[in-house]
Amino acid sequence: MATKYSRQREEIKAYLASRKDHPTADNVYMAIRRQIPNISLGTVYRNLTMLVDAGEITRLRVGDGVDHFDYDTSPHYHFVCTECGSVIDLDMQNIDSILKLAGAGFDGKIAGHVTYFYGVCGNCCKKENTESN
Amino acid sequence: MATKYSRQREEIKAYLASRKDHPTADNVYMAIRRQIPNISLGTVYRNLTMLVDAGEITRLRVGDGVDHFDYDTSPHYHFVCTECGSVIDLDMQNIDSILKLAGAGFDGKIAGHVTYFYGVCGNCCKKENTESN
DNA sequence: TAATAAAACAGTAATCATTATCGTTTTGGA
DNA sequence: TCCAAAACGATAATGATTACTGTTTTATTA
Repeated sequence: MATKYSRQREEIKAYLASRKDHPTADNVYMAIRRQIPNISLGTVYRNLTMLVDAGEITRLRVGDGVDHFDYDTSPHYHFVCTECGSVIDLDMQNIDSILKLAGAGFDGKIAGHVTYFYGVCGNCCKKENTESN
Repeated sequence: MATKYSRQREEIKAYLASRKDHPTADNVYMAIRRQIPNISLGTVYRNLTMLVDAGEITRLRVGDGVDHFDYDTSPHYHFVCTECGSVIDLDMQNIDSILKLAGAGFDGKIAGHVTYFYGVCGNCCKKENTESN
């Protein structure tokens, strides 16, 4: 039952805490291998899932087929660039008011919502302007 | 280049048109096999992707790791039951106004948003009440 | 109607992210 | 120090999806 210390898990947490892009399991694996060269990818997945279950990190699914992880568990929204795939935090007020809209005339219980935005990020916008033919 | 007729694709379209739950590729495969017993799963995937690219159907990603498909391409929102996994259409006004909120103070171009709701559907609510200990 | 090239097919192999298994190592309390 | 539980590394398995390949279908043209 009790969770025991693991250096691997601490490194994973520290790495996620240091990033505000939203790394995938493979990103984490590649990064942690600099500190712990023989860490296993399975260990990364297991610890990421443990941390999600413990509420210490959040799992992000933004439709690109790969899970991203976020050390910031406070409710906030994300933007996904359709050009480069980067996932960026948005500074935006919460819109839980849409739960009421969604629940009107629905016969189940609505507990929450998932929202993310997509488009072209600032960097990719710049590139497009520079690459003018 | 030109798209040629295929009975398989027509059956897939007709099946999707007949459903308002949101079938997965495997759901479609199982259903079409009643009409075309030796249809290949690859054919189902290939045609679903063609139809999505042609704008005739929509691909839905609701975080359960499986793509769902929707014959209704008009903008609308979905509810996902955390108990039974069913995906249900919501009759809810559009909330594209949130794009303005998201774009304020963001240096890229926001093109759209993905939103879905989760909770317990009407059927599962009923079951929970019936299964009282 | 026959010839033909492009498109689509069925069957199967490959890919990719993720999870499960298993024998070994680490942790932490007695 | 002893020991059971937890975690590990390595690897196999899974499940959804895509890619490949030789065959069949479609649709155009002679």
